[in-house]
Amino acid sequence: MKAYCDCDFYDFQSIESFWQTKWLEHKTFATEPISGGKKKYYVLDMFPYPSGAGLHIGHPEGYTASDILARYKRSCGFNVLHPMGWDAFGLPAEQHAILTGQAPDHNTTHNIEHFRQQILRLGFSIDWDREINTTDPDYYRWTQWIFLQLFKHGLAYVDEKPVWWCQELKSVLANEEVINGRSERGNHPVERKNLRQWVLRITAYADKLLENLNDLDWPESTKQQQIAWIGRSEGAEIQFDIEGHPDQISVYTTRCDTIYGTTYLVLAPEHPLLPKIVSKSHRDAVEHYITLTQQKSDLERTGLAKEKTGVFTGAYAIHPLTQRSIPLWVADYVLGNYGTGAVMAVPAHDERDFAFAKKFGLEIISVVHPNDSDINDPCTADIPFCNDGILYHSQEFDSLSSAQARQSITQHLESLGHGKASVQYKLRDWLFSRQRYWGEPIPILWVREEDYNKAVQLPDFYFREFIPQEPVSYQTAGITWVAIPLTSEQLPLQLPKVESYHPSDNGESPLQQAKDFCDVRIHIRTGEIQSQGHNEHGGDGWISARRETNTMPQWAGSCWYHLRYLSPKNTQALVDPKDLRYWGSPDFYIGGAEHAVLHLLYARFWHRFLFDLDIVQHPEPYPYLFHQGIILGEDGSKMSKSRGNIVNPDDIISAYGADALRLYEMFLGPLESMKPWSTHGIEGVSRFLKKVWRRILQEDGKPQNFAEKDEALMRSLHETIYKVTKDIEHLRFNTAISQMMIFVNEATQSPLRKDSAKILLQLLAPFAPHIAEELWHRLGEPFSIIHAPWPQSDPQYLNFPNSRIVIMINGKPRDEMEIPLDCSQDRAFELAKSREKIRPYLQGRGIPRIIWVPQKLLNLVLP
RNA sequence: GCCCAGAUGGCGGAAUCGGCAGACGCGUCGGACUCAAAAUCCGAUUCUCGCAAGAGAGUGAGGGUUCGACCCCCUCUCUGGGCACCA
Repeated sequence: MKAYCDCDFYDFQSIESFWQTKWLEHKTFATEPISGGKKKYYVLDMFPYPSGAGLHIGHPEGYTASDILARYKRSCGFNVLHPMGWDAFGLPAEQHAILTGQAPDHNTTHNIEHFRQQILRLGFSIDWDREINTTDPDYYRWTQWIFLQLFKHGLAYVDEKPVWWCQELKSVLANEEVINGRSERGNHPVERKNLRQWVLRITAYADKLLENLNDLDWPESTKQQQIAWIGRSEGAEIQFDIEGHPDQISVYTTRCDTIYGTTYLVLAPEHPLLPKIVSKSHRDAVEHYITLTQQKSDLERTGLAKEKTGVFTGAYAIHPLTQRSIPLWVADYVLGNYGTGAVMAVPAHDERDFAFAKKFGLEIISVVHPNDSDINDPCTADIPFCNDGILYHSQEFDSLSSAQARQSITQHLESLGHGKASVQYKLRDWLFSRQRYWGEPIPILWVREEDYNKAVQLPDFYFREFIPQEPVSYQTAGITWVAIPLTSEQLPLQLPKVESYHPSDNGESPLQQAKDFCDVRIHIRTGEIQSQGHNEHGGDGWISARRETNTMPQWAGSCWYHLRYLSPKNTQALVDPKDLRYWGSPDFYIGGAEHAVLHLLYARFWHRFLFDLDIVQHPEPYPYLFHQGIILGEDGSKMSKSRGNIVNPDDIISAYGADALRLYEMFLGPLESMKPWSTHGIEGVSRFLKKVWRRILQEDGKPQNFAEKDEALMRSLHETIYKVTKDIEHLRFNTAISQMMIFVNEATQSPLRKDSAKILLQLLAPFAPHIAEELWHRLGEPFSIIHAPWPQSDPQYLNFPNSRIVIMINGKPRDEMEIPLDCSQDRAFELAKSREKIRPYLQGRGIPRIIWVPQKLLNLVLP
C-alpha cells in the first residue's frame, strides 16, 4: 500500500479519500485501553437526527470545532474519546413510512448510512467502534431500563389531564414542544385534549435542577432560559373563607404585602370549587363562560389580544385580615394549572388586576406607595404601582417596607391558620408518552386491579423488581387497570411489526393494531408472557394483561447517550462502572442553542436521577457546554428551502475539499456567533491551502529544497505556535487560522527549514487534517501526524531586548521609538524630547505632565 | 411588556487588566507574468481635504468618568434570541 497519495498537484479529492480510508482501516482514532494510565479527554457532539435531507452546513461547524479539540488533545498526549451516534427515533422517519408504506427502520437505516458517509467525507477523528443508535434494541433496552427505574421510584405515573394535542401530527406534545400555540416540529396548530398519559415527575427535581446550574460552565443565556423555564417563585398560600359555604379558597401570591388592597378574588374557569360555590342566580352565566373558555384555543386565551374577560359568581369571600366581604369572580386570565388556580386581586398594585377592575368597575384600594414620592391616587392613575414600596392603609403593618411586610404578614396569617409560605414553579411534569409507532415502547403491562392485588401478595411475584410503593393505575369503562413493569431480563421490549403506521384520530397508538403484541397473558410467578391468540393455557398463575401501546418521546434516547459511548457494547449495564470512573463527564460538549430547555433539561433530569441511584458519580451530565452559532445564508437570512439560499456541504466538498470547508467554517468568525456564509470567502482559505502546498512541495510533488537556517522566521514561528495553541484552548479558531496565514505569508518570502515546515503542518493538522497528513508523509514522517507531540513555543524567540513605544502628545500618537525594555521614565522623556517630530510640540509650552506605561507608551500632556 | 446577547471599513471579522482601531480574509483598484485568459505574484485600499508632506474626523446615537474609552458608567435607537396574563 502507498504511504501517501502521490499526486503532483493539490488534488484534494484523491488526498482526502486516501487518508479517510487509511484512518478507518488503521482505526487511528480509536480510544486507547483505559488501563493505559493516560489522562483522558472526552469530546462530545450533540448527536444528529439522521433526517432524509442529509447533513446541512451547520453540522460541520460544531463537528469541526470538536474535532479540532480532539485532534489537538491527542497530540498533547491525552487519551481522547470522540464518538458519534444517531438520535434516530422521531416523527420524520415515521411520516416517511406513512407516505411510502416502508417500515421506519428501513428508512432510518438508509438515512444513517447517508449521514455516516457525509460525516466520513469531512475527516472527523471519530472512534467508529463506539457508534450508537437510539433505535437499536440493544440501546433502547437501557432507555427502557431507566424508565423502569423512574417508575419504581414513583417518578413515572399516569394522568388524565388536558394535554397538548396536535391534530396534524396526531400526537400529544410536551409543554417544551409547543411554541406560541404551535408544534415545535412542523409548526402545526395544537389544542387542549383530555387524554390518559404517562408523565415523568420532573417537578420533583425542580430545586436540584435549579441549584446545580450554578456549578455549570454553560453559556449564561442557556442557564437563564432554564432558570426562567423552571420559574421558581417564593410567596404565600392564603386561605379565604367563603360566605355561607364550608369550603375555603386558597390563593397563591408573591405579593402578600399588598393583601390589604385585595378587593376581589378570581378563580380560573377550571377551578374545582367553582360549581359548588356559584350562586343560583349566576349559575347560567358562569357555566356559559366556562364553555366559552373551553372552546377558546390556548392561543386565543393567552395570545397577544389580552382583553380581559370574566363573570361574577354571585359568591363572596371574607378577607382574612379585615373581615370585609369581597366578590368572587371567574376569569380566564387566571390559569388553572399554576399555583392554586385562584388569585387575590389587588388592582392597585397589579397590572392585570388593574385592567380587569377598570373594565368591570371593581374597587381599587392603594396600600403601597413608592419610597420617595407622595401618594398618588391609584383610582385615577393610568397604571398601577407594581414595585415594592412602603405600606399604608394596612393596619399594624403600616410603614413597613414591602419585603418586611411579606414576612410579617405571612407569619401573621399563619398564626391565624389562614396561610403559609409557599414556593411555586412554572415547570410542569414531563409528558412522556406519544401515540406514535417510531419510539421506544413503554415496557409496562396493564392488569386488572383485582388480579394485581392478588399477585403482589405472593412471595414469589415475578414482577416485583420495579414495582413502585404506590401502584400506578387508571380507570376506563368502569375497570381499574394497574401497571406492572417488565423486569430487566425481559428487556428490550421490541417494537412489533404493524400493518399501518397511521396514527388514529382518537389518541390510540399504531401499536394497538398488533394484537399479538397487545393482548397477552402473563404468569405472575414465572414471568412468562404469551399472546392471547394461541396456547390457551388458563390455570394457576396466569392473568390476562394488555400492553401499554404508547411510545416514548424522541428526547428519551438522548437523555443518557453520553454514558453509552463509554461502554457501547456492554450487555450487563447501561454503562460499565470501570469505564465511567475513567471517562467521567464530557470535558467538552457542543451543540445548538435550540436545545436549551428540551434535551438539556431532560438529560439533566435523568442524569441527576441516575446520580441519586448511585449509578453515576457526577450529578450533572455536561459540566462544560458550548453552543456554536448558526450559519446564515449568503443573503444574511436563515437558510431555508423557500428562500433558496441553502448551501449543501456535499457541493462545497466537491468544489473545494473537506479541509477548505472545515477551515472556512472556523475562519468565518467567532464560533458562538451567527454569521453569514460567503462563497467568495471559502476561496480565500482554499488559496491559503494551495499556498501551503506550494511552500512545502515543488511542482513535481517532491519536497522543496529547504533552507539550512531560517533565523528570520523564528520569532514568527514561535509566536504562531504560542498563539495557535492558546487560541485552540480558548476556541478562538478564527484568529488561530489568521496567525497561520500570517506565518505562511512570511514563510513565502523567506528561507524555511524543514523542521519549521513540519511544525506548521502540525499546527494546521487539527484544522485541515488531510492536507497536513499528506504533506507530513511527503516530508518522510511516520503515520500519523496526530501522534507527533504538539510543538512548544520557545520563549527565547518571543522576548526582545528592546520595546517599541508610542509617543503621544495629549493622547494623540505622534511618533514611535525603540528603547530598551528596562528604560526609565526620565530616560524615555529625554529621548522623546529630542526627537524631531516631538520637539515642535514642546517648544514654549511649559513642562508637560508625563504618563508612562513601560514598554507601551509615553504620553505628554501639555498644560 | 420582561430577560439575555449584540451593533467596528464596501463585506466577514481583529484589537477588551483602559494604551498606535481596522490584524487576517473577501471584494475593489493598479501593476507583473501571458498572444490572451485562468492560476500565481507584487502594491494600494476607513472617510474627508491635499500633488505631497501632512491635517482633521472616526468603532449604532447622545452624555459622563479618565492624561487616554470599541473597552467602564448613564440614557436612547436598532438587530438577533428567549419568555410572555405564571399572580
